[in-house]
Amino acid sequence: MTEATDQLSNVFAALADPTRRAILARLADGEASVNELAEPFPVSLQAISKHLKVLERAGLITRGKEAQWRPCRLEPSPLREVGEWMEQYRRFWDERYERLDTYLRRMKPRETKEEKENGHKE
Amino acid sequence: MTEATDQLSNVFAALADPTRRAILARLADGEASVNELAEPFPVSLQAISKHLKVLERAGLITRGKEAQWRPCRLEPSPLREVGEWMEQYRRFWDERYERLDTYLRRMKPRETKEEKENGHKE
DNA sequence: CGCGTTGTCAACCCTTTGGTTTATTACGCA
DNA sequence: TGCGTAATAAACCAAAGGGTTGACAACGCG
Repeated sequence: MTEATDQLSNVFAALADPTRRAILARLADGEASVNELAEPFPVSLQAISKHLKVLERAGLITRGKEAQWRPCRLEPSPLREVGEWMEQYRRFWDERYERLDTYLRRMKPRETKEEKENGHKE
Repeated sequence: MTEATDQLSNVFAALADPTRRAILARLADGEASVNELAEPFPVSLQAISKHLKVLERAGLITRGKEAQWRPCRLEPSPLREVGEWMEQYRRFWDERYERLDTYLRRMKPRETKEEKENGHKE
């Protein structure tokens, strides 16, 4: 990752760590404090704090303020972005969509490699 | 990423780069050689070769041998794994799923945690 | 006030990553 | 055979990642 300008890259990078994914799984059950989140892991609290910063920068969580606690909350919108990105490949991996895709190909054939050959779309 | 034992982490890490995602998008249109894949990007061929190695290690592509060409092909299964991981959060971001979920729960209710604990059986 | 709790900041370490340049392998073809 | 093309390998570099320890800020409570 060269720079932080690309939000989707930040989200994927944040998800590329089992500890952070476990934190998200915990937050799917509801808000939690940093200590609560850190409890299951064999690393320091500071390490978890860093993980939370990564998740926050990716927009996957937000943190509130309640006395000395910083309750963390799951934020859905980056996951929605990932889901939308995935849609573009759904025909490759979702069998239910494969049949639909075959049907669509027959009705409206796609451009061939030669016809396209420019403008890569992410 | 401390180690490579976690395949899902490898996949997310591989997706956390716009160049690699663009390569996948290109491969969604069909096989391509390394030079074809490298053409749109302002980096060296060697850099692209490294990106391809990352994608291959994540299982997102496979490479064949045809004379001196190494045609790359998109592989769907890691995307399926990502899709399955996403499912667990779908209720947070997919509005359509929320309605469907409500519907399915009503038609064919799943056992709740309490019902299991109470040994409730139909 | 002083103390324990919650959490972040800062400095440091080592590994990984993404890029470069140079060199090398493997193949088709004249 | 030798040349040009396709692609990888190797060595190197700067920056980012994930971890640690130690210090410090903010708050509730006795």
